[in-house]
Amino acid sequence: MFCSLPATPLILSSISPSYSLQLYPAMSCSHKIQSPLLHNPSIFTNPRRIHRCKLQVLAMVSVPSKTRSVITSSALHLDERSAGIRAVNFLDKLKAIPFKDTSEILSTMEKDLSNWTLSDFNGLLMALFAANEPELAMELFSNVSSLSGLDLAPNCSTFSIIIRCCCKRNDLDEAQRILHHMMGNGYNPNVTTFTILIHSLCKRGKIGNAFRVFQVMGGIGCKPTVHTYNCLLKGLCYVGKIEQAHEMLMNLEKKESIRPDIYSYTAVMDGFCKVGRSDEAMELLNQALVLGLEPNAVTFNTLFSGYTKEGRPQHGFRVLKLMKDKNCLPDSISYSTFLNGLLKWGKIRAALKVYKEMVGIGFEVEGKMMSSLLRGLCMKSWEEKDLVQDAYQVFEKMRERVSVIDHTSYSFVIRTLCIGRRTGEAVYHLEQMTGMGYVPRTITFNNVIQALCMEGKIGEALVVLVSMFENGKIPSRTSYDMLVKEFNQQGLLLGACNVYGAALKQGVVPHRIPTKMMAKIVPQTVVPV
DNA sequence: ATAGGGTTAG
Repeated sequence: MFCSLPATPLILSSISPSYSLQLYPAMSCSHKIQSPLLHNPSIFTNPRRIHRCKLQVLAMVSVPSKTRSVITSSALHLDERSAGIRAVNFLDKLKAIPFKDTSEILSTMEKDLSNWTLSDFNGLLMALFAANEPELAMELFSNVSSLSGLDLAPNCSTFSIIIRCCCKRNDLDEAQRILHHMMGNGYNPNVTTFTILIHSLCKRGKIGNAFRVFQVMGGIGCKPTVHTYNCLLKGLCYVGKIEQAHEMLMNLEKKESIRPDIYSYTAVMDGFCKVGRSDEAMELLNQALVLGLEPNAVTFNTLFSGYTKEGRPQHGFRVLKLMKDKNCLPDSISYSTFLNGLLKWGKIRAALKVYKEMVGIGFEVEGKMMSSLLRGLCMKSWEEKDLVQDAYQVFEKMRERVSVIDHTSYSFVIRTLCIGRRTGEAVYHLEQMTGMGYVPRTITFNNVIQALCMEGKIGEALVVLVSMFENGKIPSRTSYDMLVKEFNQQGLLLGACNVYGAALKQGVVPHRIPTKMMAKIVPQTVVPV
């Protein structure tokens, strides 16, 4: 296969004709893949040959069913083009034959492939590429001529697909070699072919190489399209050459032949955003708008993430408004990027606002963000009581969504419920927690005991204390203190003594001592926990 | 109409 070629620099003349002879023996006479069968029918009697074919068939047949379903779906996706479906049928047919039956396999392949058009063949290659099987595609490409009576000349598309396969395998040198092979053998590569290669080079940060290919392209009079430039713009941004990218974009604006599109602008905007220059990105967006380009969700999403990176996620509200003004519907990425940014920087109230909007529209909020929002709301609710209700609603939403709530979320919401004096719900969720096999931390039990005591519900508080034992937790000094204090305040000296005694039995000496005092109706002091 | 370009979180 191709791997037999030595690495060659990017110079056209370095490809000698002898290389191509070795590389594509079937194509060396004419530019066609010709079947050796036509000249030498006896080839299938050669055991080594048969073995090789068999291996290849095995490789093809062993395409896992998952991959094959990808082939099917990508085939269906391509407007139900017959080529992809044919490819799948072909693979299915091969799979139905027992491996031992070599001649049957070979004749099936031959029969089936013999009436394939080049379009079918390219479709199969493309399907294999889409199914993440670049090796298989390349194997098929280099061997199909010897397996069947095919008489198909590969064309520019065929080679383009093969180049993409090389790129997918991370073998860019090979991809460049194939490009040179094309140029040296009359398969004129076109813009698409070049763009594929330039794209792959840029994506890997090989910007210098990309520009060299770009020059080769110009050298043979092949005019770049906006696609080509967009790849280069992305590549420049990727390696941090934002100024150069910006300059290139501005120069494109002056060109007659090329109209930069919204992708061009998005690419450079993203470049600015990635290095903390979101305002300049915003400026570019305005420029694009003036030019009459229609920004899409991706264009705006890059700004959401840019402002997040810079630590000013609230600017997202402007972006969101602009989006709506320009009739661009925010997608789930817009919202989750924005929400994520606000949460990351602790802008809880803003996050709540965005969360509510998302829920209102019907967007799913990811579990991680729900927990993060809940946590933020709970912590803030300890100072700003109006958030208790919101925190609890988020929690309820989480319970609707997933069956298993994490330990931390329970702890946070229980504390918040205690602070909001919703002791009934606090006790309920504490029970839920233990029922699920979680062991709440001592502080969580104490939160509930304290809240119950504050409401004078001494009996229930005692039940919680007992449940600590049931869950294998040793109550802390604070746990006992709160109860002794409340018994004292309610004038229940006996109860106070009982708790005190129980504490001593556990080896804990409470600060509070059972004291005879006047019963108090409304408790006013709070024991810090 | 066989082949080519874009975004996010941990």
